[in-house]
Amino acid sequence: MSARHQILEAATRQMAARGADATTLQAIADEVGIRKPSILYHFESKDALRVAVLEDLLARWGEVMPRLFLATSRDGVGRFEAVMAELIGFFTSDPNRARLLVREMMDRPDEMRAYLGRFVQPWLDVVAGQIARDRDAGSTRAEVDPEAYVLTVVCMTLGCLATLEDLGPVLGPDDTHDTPHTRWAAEITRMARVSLFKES
Amino acid sequence: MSARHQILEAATRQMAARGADATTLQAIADEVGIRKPSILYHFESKDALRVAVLEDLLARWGEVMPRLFLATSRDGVGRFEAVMAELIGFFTSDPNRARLLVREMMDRPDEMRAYLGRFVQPWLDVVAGQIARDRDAGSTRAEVDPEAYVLTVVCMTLGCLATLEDLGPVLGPDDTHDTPHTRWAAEITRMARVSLFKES
DNA sequence: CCTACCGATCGGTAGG
DNA sequence: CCTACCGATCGGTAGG
Repeated sequence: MSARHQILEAATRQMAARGADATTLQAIADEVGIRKPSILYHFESKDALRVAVLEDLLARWGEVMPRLFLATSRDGVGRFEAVMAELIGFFTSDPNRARLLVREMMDRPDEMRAYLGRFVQPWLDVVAGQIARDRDAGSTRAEVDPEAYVLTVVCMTLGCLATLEDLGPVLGPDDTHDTPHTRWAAEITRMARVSLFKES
Repeated sequence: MSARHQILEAATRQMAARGADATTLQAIADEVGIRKPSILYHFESKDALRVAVLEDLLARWGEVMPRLFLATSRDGVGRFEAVMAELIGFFTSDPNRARLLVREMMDRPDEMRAYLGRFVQPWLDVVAGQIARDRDAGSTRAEVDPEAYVLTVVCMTLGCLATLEDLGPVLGPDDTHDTPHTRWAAEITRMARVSLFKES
């Protein structure tokens, strides 16, 4: 594995865990097993490294989006379940992803707004547009605010996976689910589903 | 206003905005109009100041909880609306509150777990217990996982208000609501309500 | 990719 | 509540 890639991986983990500002080049160098200035041979500056980490994450999100579009061919409920599974799967496959995005949204809102405009806005428009059509056709609830709904669901997923990760033990014992993770996923999906569709 | 209080107020605002670790004593001193070492006359250390900020916030949450208990005297839907209004009101009355809590949950999960156990767990148990009774009595949905539901709703509220604050402009134009704030609040409340109660 | 080093800034202390 | 100052650590540079 290339040194550049090792640096990127270590930086991703540490920046997600402690935040980009609190992550030091020294700590990344220690993890990779090189000296601090060597990082700046691969990346122009610490900020350039942070941007690389962020764009790497958003690029993977860009890979997932096409799969979400494909799901458009199914019926309403099937499409919903596919999109939700994809959304939750993306963030549970690496818990650091949610934390990193939440941190960056709070630390650099202007920069993140620009990124979200490029990577998330198009997808948001498609999904919200579909919901609006379904709503006008009568298959989803009339009171739904499509844009606010989609953003709330994304935000709910992000927020829960970023913080409730370490908050799982607060939950009482549970027999039905294997991990706190699947228990959250089940409840989030249920809430999103029920609040979108009319009662069958 | 006492100097101590001025320091606490400035620290709260800055720690919520940039995070406790990224907030410097110098910046707080500048805002208050004193010299940096003078802060350490009022607070033993930077960490003691951070703890004071956090406990101040949680104490205010402790003031709100009794009002939530009082709401228990109403019927199901009335009680729900009262609790949701209180929850959202608490965090929208000062947007920094949500950001501060989310940051601390990510930065110091162990410490926050202890605080949540003291301040939020009792309230969680009461609300989840009431939902479980309502569910067994047939007035709320059978599929609801009371504990996961309550935590998800709190987390959804926190996450949305902490990050979507700066994300409001991503939403398209809207005629019904005055501010993006009320639009989020309306959609969050709707999702929480619909996913809890059976269809009337 | 390394050693050696820089100015800036951090939280905190001494002493008044 | 101040001035003066400390050791540690930060991101980054020079030069090889």
